Amino acid sequence: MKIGDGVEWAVHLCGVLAAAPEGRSLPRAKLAEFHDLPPAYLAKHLQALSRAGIVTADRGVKGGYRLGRAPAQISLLDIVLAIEGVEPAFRCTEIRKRGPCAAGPSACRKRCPIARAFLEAEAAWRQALAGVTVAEMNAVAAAEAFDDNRRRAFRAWLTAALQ
Amino acid sequence: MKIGDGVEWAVHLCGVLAAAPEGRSLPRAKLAEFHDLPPAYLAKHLQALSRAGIVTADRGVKGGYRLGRAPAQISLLDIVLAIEGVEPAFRCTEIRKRGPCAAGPSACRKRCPIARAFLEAEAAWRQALAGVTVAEMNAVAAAEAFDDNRRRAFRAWLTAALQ
DNA sequence: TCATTGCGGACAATATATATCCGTATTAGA
DNA sequence: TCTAATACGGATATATATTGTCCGCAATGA
Ligand code: FES
Ligand code: FES
Repeated sequence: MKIGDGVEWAVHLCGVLAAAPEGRSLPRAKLAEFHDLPPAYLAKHLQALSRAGIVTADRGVKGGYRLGRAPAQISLLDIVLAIEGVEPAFRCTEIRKRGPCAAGPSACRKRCPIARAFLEAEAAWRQALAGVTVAEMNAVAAAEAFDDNRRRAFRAWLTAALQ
Repeated sequence: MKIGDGVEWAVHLCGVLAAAPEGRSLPRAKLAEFHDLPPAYLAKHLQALSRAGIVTADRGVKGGYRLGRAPAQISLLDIVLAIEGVEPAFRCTEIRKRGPCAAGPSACRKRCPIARAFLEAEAAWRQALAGVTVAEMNAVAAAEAFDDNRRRAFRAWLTAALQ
């Protein structure tokens, strides 16, 4: 049970995009450079975010990516579902219906209690992630991990990346 | 982000073992037969349960597997951690430390807030699974999915499987 | 002594994740 | 109108993880 690296990439990059001026977009190459990521593969994840409406992609010269809505309206769950897909991690294969003591149709009128328990646990996981936004992550990071020097460095990079 | 089939297998089979008389063990072949699972591969998962102390393995003639402790003392979380491993699903690769605006040591004194949020969500997931036991699953299944016929069929199979 | 069973390592097959490349469409600006 | 920059989507390649089998060994009861 593992979560792909793309999720970590996407959340961090949404934080970067949230710091860009309203309406301005950052090209894929700049986003990849910021965290030293493979540009070609990053493109796949950005496309997934784009399909989910989390980012908006602008094509052509001066194109790139910008957030599709306010950072306070983008939760970590939104990003996870966009990158990893919406299917639950636990997949019931209905093994209760197989073997010498298989559950017949009448025994299967309700979903298997084991599957129910796992889906409930996953709902708790999703709820926790739904309660955290990109805006909050940026606020915490700004308070904990940015001194004046780093703040200056970041603004300089951002200005250059916007051309 | 997917959970392997072995978890579903293991939880269901712990339910079967919980129905066996105290101290009696069921061999791998019988357990595989019950849900029509590949015996050789199931053995791997049973070994993992054994290493975790969830089941006890008896070797030799009349050997097999039995629960290592009372069904009410075995949670779904115990089984998941035994089968899937104890590492969290979210793995932070510390990408904040890379690239042109990398976080230095002073900025990394606290764990990245994004990683914290994911680990907290995972803690909620684990807590939900820790609150459900094999005994409870069996009680619910007995009430919802076993009529007299199926109960009889199960006891017959169990008797035969115990030789 | 023998048949039965679990253990653990080696190995193979398959699926998924990671990564790259290229042709096409789109756009800003010269 | 032309050009360079950019995202898109499909095809492809590689790496890793999952799923699955097999076999020699140790343990056990009859
Ligand atoms: S049959 Fe799938 S979890 Fe019970
Ligand atoms: S650096 Fe890994 S989650 Fe932020």
